[in-house]
Amino acid sequence: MKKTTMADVAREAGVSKSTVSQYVNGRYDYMSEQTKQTIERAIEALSYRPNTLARSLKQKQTSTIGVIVANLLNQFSSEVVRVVESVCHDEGFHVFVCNAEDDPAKEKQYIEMLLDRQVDGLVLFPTEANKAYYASLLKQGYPLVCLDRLVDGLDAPFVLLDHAQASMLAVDYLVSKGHRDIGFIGMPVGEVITARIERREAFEAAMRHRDLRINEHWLQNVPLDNMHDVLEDMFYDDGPTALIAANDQTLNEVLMYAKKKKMKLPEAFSVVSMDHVSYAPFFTPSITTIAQPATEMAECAAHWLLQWITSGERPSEAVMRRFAPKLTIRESCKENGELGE
Amino acid sequence: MKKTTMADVAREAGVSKSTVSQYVNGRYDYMSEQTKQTIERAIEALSYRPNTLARSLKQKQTSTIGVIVANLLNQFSSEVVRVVESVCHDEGFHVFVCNAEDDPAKEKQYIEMLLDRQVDGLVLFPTEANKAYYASLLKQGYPLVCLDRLVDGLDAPFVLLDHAQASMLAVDYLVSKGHRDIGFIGMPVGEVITARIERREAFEAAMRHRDLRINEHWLQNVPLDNMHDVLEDMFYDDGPTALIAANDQTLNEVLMYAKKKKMKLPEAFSVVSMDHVSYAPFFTPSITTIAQPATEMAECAAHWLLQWITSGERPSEAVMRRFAPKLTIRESCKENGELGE
DNA sequence: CTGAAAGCGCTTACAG
DNA sequence: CTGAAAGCGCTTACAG
Repeated sequence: MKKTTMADVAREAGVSKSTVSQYVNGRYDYMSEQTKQTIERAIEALSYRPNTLARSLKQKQTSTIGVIVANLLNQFSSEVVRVVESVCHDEGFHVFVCNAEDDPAKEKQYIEMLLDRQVDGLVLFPTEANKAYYASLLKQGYPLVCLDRLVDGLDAPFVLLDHAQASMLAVDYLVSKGHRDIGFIGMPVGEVITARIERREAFEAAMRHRDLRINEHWLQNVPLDNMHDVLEDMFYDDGPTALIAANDQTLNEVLMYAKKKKMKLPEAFSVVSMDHVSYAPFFTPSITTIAQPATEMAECAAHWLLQWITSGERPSEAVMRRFAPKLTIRESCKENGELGE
Repeated sequence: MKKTTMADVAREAGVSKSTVSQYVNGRYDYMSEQTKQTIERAIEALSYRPNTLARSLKQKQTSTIGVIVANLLNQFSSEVVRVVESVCHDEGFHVFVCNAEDDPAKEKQYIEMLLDRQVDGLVLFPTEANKAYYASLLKQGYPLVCLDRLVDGLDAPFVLLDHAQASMLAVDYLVSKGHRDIGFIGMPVGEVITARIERREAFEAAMRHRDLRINEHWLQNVPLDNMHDVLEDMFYDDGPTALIAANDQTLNEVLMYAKKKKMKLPEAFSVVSMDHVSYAPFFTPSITTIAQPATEMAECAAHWLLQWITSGERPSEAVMRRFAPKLTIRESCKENGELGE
């Protein structure tokens, strides 16, 4: 069954393709009522729908963007996909999703494939390894916005959490509850995943600022699979009185560990999560979180990109924006009894 | 900065476009080593990349599919996106994600937009409202596979959970623990969301089969926002001794309710969840779940679709496949003391 | 072994 | 107010 094309409509209506095209694109200004109606009827009769591909080829724009996230198993990534898609849909754009799985090579491959498909722009979780590539795209004026991670020296728009402030908030809060022996656990920093590095380094800075000793043993960035063992070590004899979990997946591992070891929280140790998790409010104990405003961040990224695409130039505000983390105090941190005074 | 095109490469290499095209598409058979090399060099020099759009227009296939999920806030939907994308990527396909938000009108609009973009096929969570539309696509031989929900009388490939068995498993398990007063709570069945209907009806059937009384009060399909109130009613005076939560979002509401009311589980009531949730193993109590094999189901759907597209005909096995739910017993159901003998 | 030509389904100046 | 023509960047018989 051949698809009906604009030529078919033209024939049916007894006008030229040009005229049909005008009609379809709402360029009515100089069209007789008569012509409009015959075309309208022909379109109906043949249930014609324009081929977007052909139009895109001619117009050199596809109303399509790509979003390449770090890891769809992550809450944050999947929220980004949801929100970016939603914003795009409202503006008549479609989105290709790509899951780079924290692999720079895969990410680069995705970008190339997307460019081959002539996507109008990209939102991505940048990796240090592809810095030069991003730079070359940017230099050509290609619309591109980065999420979650800073790449040093890259002149791209960045939508970021204020990771430093997030760590600071966590440490300060724990200190205020009388903790001094504070641990930090997260996923590997890979080839410079700045979000993770920033959180870690800010943790160290915050500890130093408070004159607290950093126990290297309690400061770990390891793969999910190893977390159990690392925690086992950490709590072998004393262990920290409070632990900061650097993201949602890490938190899961920490809670799993505590459950297995029958360590009751927050008595055994206090926990702060650096991402929101759905169960935070109704877990026992409910989990104190430092959430990033994922929805707003994704909206910001999407809007910057779409504005850039439609206006043809990079929005002046699209440089770097740091979003404030939000501390929600719940039950997972107890007052530390050893608090001397 | 104009993009370099195949014509540019041809000029640079001093051959015709046809020859470049042959080269790019690996039709080397009759090409001199000499020619290959000049073309190779020209491509390098100009860093040429083929425009997929133009190719697609000519070839009438885009290596692109669309996936339209019910609701990206749902664990199952987001897993489907992840897995379908992954399978497609391995086969050189790209995927447009669309979030229908349980809205048939929005879903239909998405389908039309995707077809306008000439996607080669679709995987979707069908809705009764669009049955006729699906049927017309199918009649034209358009590749389409349905996930999660059955649409009665539609001759499409369906990848489904055995919802009936899932409810059965839940009831039987609870009965084996001595429960007789069993409640069931889920989200609205909307305009015939068969997954939800099947789960509900199978619950009723299982209860009847066991000669248990169904308390209408304890059998509820309501929006998330109303669940708190409904639970309040349900447990106002007696209430069921066990409750089945029909999906992950529902479970969250149930656990939230229990927490707010300081009802300790499973003493206050037992809970079975009809979806896996990340925190099931380490919640207190850990949650007994009846999980659907989301990953395998999504893989099945993706493979059926891709096979259909690439072979040009609907795979013979692509009719209906019911996946078995998996019961994982944890701590959230207690032995019911009132067990008479 | 390689090239000229037609065509995929549109859009867009430009005539008239 | 409407149409003929060229062109977007490819591919694909078909010649030679």
